Amino acid sequence: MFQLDVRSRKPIYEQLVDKIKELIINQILKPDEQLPSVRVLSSQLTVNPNTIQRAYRELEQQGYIYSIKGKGNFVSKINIVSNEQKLTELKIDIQKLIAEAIYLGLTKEDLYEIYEKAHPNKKSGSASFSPDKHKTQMK
Amino acid sequence: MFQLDVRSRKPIYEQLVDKIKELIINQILKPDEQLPSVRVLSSQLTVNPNTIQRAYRELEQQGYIYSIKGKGNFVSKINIVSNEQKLTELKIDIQKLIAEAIYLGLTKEDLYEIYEKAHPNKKSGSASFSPDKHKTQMK
Amino acid sequence: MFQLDVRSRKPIYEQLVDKIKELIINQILKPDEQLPSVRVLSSQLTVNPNTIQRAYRELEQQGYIYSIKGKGNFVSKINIVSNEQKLTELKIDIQKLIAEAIYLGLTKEDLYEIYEKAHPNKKSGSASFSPDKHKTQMK
Amino acid sequence: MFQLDVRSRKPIYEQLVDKIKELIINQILKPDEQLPSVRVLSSQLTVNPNTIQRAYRELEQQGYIYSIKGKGNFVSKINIVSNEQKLTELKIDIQKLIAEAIYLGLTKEDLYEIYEKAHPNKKSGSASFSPDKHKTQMK
DNA sequence: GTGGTCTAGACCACC
DNA sequence: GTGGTCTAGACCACC
Repeated sequence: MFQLDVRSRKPIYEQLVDKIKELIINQILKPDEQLPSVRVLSSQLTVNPNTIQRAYRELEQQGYIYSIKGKGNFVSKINIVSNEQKLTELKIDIQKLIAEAIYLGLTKEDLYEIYEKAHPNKKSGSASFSPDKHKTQMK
Repeated sequence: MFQLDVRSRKPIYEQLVDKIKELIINQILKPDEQLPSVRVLSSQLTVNPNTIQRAYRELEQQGYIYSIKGKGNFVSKINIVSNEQKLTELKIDIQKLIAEAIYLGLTKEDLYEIYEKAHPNKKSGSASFSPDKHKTQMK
Repeated sequence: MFQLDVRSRKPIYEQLVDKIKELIINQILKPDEQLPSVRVLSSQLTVNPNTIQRAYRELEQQGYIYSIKGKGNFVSKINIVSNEQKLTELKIDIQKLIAEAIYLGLTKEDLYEIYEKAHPNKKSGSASFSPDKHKTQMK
Repeated sequence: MFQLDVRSRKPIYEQLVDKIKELIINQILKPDEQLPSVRVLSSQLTVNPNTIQRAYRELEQQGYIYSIKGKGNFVSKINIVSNEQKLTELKIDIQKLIAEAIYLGLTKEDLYEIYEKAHPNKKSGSASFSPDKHKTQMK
């Protein structure tokens, strides 16, 4: 389970969105895997259910998860639709940050290093909702 | 002159900070160059002077500009002091974005291209306080 | 509750920052303790809410308090991050004042005495948001 | 000659006051020694004469210098009058700063070290209006 | 209810 | 003229 920082300037629902997005991107959460229910996650994180709800709604709008009434929320397969547009936007954001970082001394080597570290599955798989679950699935 | 998006979730003062920071980073605004006065920019952008004031204060606290009472606001020379810490934070942000972009299809070549474009003075000098003036002077 | 000097050269928001910082430093305000809300303090001190807001923002930027949107402002645990730099600056200021004081007759013994008095909790707990309350609770 | 920082938040006249005060305190400027005339200092520092004037007026009010019409401005002998009161005020300021520094990690040893460095004449006599003058007086 | 942003407009300090 | 502070009051986001 992941950490939330109640003191952060970033609203809790947004922190949740980012964390879950990260888990999906790093393929710790696999396509069609079920997310914890709003109630469960709410009590696990001691966060208002409305806040979880809002995070899930946001993730759905962004295409990272889909919701089936009465069943739950699930990780989307890669969403091909708006991919291109999103990537284009991301590239712009990345360029801005890199420009600022160059101004502050970033080198090409630094960037290469960052790129290497940014690859999924090479990370120490720190965050996960329920590592035990995986064992269960192996039965 | 640059555009502000009044409807954006991002506060106006923050948009201003980002835009001006960009102009400084891309060296369109040179060190010791004077920024438009609070009042002038305020009426140019039809934004309350207090909001401009706040943006300038923020930029000063971040070390991008300095203010002389009774004279005006000016672009700082690069601020070496707390650069390192800032750069470290930036690197983390960049890594996150790159990870997300890789998920959406970013290649190493894309990143190289972005890095090249991120260099100052190679950009299409889009934003400026008074672009027309420069053109006029070239006649 | 503390006094503000409206006639002072020192801006009200800065007086507020200094006073609250003092309360935190002397541990009259404890870590994670909630500060009075912007509106409450505003009406208590008959000062505009914006001015209180600004003081709180300043304290947050300096790392003395943290703010949770929709909940309130709270005293930070000690901020280890940029402590060192701040301390270095402080030392310079202290040295200047001591030099001036030596000129006016300050002795080593005086300084020792000051040092002893500067320790938290040994002070006559003068300033507090609600001193009466505490006394009442002791009955 | 000393440095002024036009970029500082501190008004120029105040910087002047502090610098000259420091020279007097450290006895680089001796009692009854004549200060440079407003005009001379004004052109030396490329600062508006009004600003110099204001600094001198301030120093006079604080008792550090005295002015003789038609002759110039001179360093006061130690001003016994308000000494005690000033020292008391200074002690309060020092105590506040020390309290803050303790909060940030200042030790007794640090303070001892600061005290040693604060002694006059042990400093590398950096600032002076006109070191040449002293040589002249030796004739 | 809580913090955060913004406007309109006044007044002060500095140069 | 320039930046800086402050008030009065509105409206939004978060919880």
